[in-house]
Amino acid sequence: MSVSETKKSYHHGDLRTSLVNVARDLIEEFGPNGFSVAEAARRAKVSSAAPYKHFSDKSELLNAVVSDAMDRLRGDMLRRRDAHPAGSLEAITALGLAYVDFAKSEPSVFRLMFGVTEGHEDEPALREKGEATFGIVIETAALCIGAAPNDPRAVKAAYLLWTVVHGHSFLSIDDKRKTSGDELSDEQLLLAAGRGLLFAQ
Amino acid sequence: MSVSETKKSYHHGDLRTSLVNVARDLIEEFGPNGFSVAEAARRAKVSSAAPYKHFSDKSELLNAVVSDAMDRLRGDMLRRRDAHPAGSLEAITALGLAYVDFAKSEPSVFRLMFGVTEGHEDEPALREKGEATFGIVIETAALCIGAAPNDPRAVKAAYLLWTVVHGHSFLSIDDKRKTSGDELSDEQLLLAAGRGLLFAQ
DNA sequence: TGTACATCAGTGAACGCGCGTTCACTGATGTAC
DNA sequence: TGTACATCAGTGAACGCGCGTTCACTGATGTAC
Repeated sequence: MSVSETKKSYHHGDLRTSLVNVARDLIEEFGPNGFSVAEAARRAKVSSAAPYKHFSDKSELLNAVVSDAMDRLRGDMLRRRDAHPAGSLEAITALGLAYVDFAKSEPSVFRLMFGVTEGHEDEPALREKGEATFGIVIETAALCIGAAPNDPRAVKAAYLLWTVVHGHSFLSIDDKRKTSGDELSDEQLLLAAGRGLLFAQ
Repeated sequence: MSVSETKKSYHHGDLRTSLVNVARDLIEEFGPNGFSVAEAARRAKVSSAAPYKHFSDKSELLNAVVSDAMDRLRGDMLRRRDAHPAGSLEAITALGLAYVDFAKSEPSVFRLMFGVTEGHEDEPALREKGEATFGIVIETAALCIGAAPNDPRAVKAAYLLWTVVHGHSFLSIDDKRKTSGDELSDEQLLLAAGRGLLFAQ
């Protein structure tokens, strides 16, 4: 009998995955700080001690949520980039749009991914995932300006583009964007940034 | 006898100000979430009920910390901008450098200013302060490209610059910056961004 | 195929903790006469 | 200047709460023979 069958004959099925999903929902519902192990257990319909069979403590559960989110973000970015010609401005813009869309669709998880809650950020595994994702940006930027991936100009351009995308993501989910007073789409903004920053000396 | 005299003959002197300062220290020490009214009262050497004579609840105290921080940030920005010729690239870069320096010197307060803790962000007074600060950026960008302050090109350029500065601030305090692999100074980065974004079409 | 056993995911009760907030109070200060 | 009084910033004790985590346990499952 497969694990994902209707019958709950087994203990739970897959509590670990279930907890990660429920935790993500809670974080989106009540903010990065409105999350508790107790409430997650309640939603997963297990006792408050059950999560500790899968995670050594609260921060390990949160790390699992973040790790999963990073995987999905990286996947989205690659998928959307690859719908455009390699080396095109549209390709690198697609990376940024995936990033911004992710932030908008899971704002609290997005915050959690960036040091909002202290003490979960020094996980080497998470750091590596972040660096891998930035590597994609560098590589794509390099293709775009016809440089080698280790060319300092590519790294600089990629970093500046990342600041635009990251900053725009935060300002959007913080609802600070209306401050700008106008109605430019994300795409228009990122295309303008790409044009301005990729070919700056 | 002046209030700020050595003798503690008066009840406390200025508990309100004292609490705001102590709260800021706590936030920097333990992160935006490591803050409690009880600990603030302890540090200010008053009972745990005393803060409620000055703030109706915890979030009002936090708002006071954020409000004070916004005032200081805006002050820093104006002071440093005005050390450069009006309309120069250096002038608008100085705004960004003040912003980044603020984030680096008070990272947790900076986080608190941007929606980290839910439910304190809809204060109209805080929103107005934020908008006033962004107004300075728009005005300075407009001068820089020789446009009127309500010119959409100025607004767009100002917003894009803000995303760079804001994103770079967060990535710096999140310690994600080393990812970029190189050793550009904040000033070099912001100058490059200014050159690329102010004159983009 | 049947049985004995080891494993281990889940239970449920309990713990100690620090927190936010309230309450009746006190005593120093400022002020009206 | 002296006195009576109103004000109000602070006290200290207490509250109820939900949390993170531990513990001894149980009972379903997988596996060796």
